[in-house]
Amino acid sequence: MHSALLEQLTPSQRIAVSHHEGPLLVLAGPGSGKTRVITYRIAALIEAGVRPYNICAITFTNKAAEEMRQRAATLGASGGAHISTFHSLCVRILRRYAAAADIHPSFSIYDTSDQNRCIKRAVKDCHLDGTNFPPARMLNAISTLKNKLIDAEAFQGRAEDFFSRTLSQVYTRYQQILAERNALDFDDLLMKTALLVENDADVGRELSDRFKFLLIDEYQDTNHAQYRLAKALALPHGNICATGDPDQSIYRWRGADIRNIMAFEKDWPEAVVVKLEENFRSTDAILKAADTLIAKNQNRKQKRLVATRTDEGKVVVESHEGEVEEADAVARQVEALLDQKVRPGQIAVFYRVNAMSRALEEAFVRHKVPYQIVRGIEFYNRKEIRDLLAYLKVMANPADEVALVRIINTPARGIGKVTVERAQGFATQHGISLSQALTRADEIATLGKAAQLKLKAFAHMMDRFRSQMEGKVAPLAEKVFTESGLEKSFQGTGQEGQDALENISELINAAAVYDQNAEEPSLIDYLQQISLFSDADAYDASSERVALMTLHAAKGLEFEHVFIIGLEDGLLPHERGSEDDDELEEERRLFFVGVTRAKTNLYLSYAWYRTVRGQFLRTVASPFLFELGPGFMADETEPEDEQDAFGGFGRSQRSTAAPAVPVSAAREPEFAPGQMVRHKTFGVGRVTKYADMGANSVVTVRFNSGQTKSLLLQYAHLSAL
DNA sequence: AAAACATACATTTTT
DNA sequence: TGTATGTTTT
Repeated sequence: MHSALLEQLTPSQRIAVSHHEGPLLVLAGPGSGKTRVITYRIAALIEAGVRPYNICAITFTNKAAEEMRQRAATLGASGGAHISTFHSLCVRILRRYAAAADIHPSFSIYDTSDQNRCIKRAVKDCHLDGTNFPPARMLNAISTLKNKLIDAEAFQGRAEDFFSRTLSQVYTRYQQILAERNALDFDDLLMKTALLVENDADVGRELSDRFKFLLIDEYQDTNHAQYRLAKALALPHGNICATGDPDQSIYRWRGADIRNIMAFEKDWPEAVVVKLEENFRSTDAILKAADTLIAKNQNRKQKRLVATRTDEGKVVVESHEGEVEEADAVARQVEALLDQKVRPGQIAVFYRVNAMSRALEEAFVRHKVPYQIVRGIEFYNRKEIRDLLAYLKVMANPADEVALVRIINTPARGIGKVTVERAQGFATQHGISLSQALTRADEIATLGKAAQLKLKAFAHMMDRFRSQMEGKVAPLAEKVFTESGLEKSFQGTGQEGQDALENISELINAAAVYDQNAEEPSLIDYLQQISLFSDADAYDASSERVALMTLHAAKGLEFEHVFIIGLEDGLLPHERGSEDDDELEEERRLFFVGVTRAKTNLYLSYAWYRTVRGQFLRTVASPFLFELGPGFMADETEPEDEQDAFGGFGRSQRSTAAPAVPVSAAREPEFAPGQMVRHKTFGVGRVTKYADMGANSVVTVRFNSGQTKSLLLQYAHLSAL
């Protein structure tokens, strides 16, 4: 490593960069220059004589991978090193070793909605009632099993109680369905790869030889399957470098196991551990608040955040009447910043749920502030995009029945539900795929001549497309769009059709970019890559627009000015993520991640009322606001004249809540519809109905949690707000 | 078979 | 609130 480069580093960073052989754990706080350390490490390894070909760096998003490739290139460490996400790495391995993994390399990758169709089918095939065995829950359970590398076969052996045995049946059938369709879901990618590397000695050795140096970023968010895969790959040589921050683990809900990073030193006893506690990103005010906040987590390793910046910054908390006012205030503040010559690309707004972007978007349009909503997968969920992609998917993988059923009558070509079902019946009967059944449509005795002809015509069209699928993707997509009749179906349908056409041309443009960048563009590779696209991948740092994104998508980014909106109890922390302490701590970490993205100023806000799913609800300020340290919530009062006992902020705090008015003592029914009440377990809610029946009065309350309950007044112990 | 309509439903974060 | 499915009409 050039000494000039090394001199830019702190002593700890230098240790992390120059430690070459053997396990290394980098515990890096936010803003500690972790990314720089990783890229320098790659450069240092190459300079020490390691072939780039033998280096494998794993990042959390494709975007991060792309960025790391570029950064490494500027250090002269260009080309050769494999830099990608876990999922992309798995796709590559599975395609390369498809035979050993017992799959076909053209496999489709099924997303959540594809999975849903398959699990529903599986539940049905097992003659189970969808209400007792909700597809979503089954899918969730299967996902958990896959994360633990328990495949359907293994689970069959250990399913003992009734639920497990049923689940086992569904799991087995679900896997059959996927196999018939030559499809893998996200969890399969990890599980199959991990099991392959662990159990197939030849493949394991080959891959360990290939990837002699393993670097894994965001290790705190690895799940068990990723952990096992990484371990299996690194076991022969022990050259594993993991970097991460337990305080930034925010994916527990999808299987991330914080213990992976906590126990790294046990897994690799000879590991060198480097802590990066200095923060080069944020002003002291922001760091103090972040530090105070995260200290409230019980289950954590003590770590300090040491500020190196000495200039002024601020953390402000504001409250607003409703979400419209809140969004407006954000837009106005942004305008003020832009007037001070802050560049829009240096500003970001974070929120807990995607639905909150709407009010912001409207405000930004009103104020004519340039913005980007960082939401990548939404684009791929649009109907027209899914339709066109389904054509391409069927071409790449004719067994993909989910895609096939989607397009067989899109645009309408007179092939109805019954016809499809009969064709499916024929396929099952003859043990062939639906695609194959279509080419033999004239043999389907249950169908009339007209239906047979329509199916044949469709099959012919797909065959024709398939014969042209080699080479570049963009021209192919364009051709299919026109010749399938999709294009025509959108013409003359007004604004909606116009939007659809625009989206399609955006897709084709993106495909052209793929064609240009890929070494060897192919339809299969293209489809597999876009399946792994994430929200965060859509962030365009060079676009000079204010970035609007969820807190999850904000991971790994930094901005001079950060706004976090909707700091309300039930939203942040989210009610579905604060049932137990572990979940609440994760919500706190999520907030921590958001706070520590800010370099100079941090603007936090909440609204007194918020419309959630069409319901106008009274809110309660987030408890997290009180955990930032004293001073932030001092002189907050509700902006509007509020005559009830809900005046000051201090009193809305749970622990010091205003004394409740016992309901039983009230002579007059004081629970007219519209009244806000508090329930001991359900929290704050609004009365929607009141049936006055003396002692047996029933009050119906729609709680902020979204659930509506009818409660017997005398037992409910409601207090008026 | 397809469109129009109605009703139930769930409702975070995402690879 | 919106989606996603089911029902009725054309």
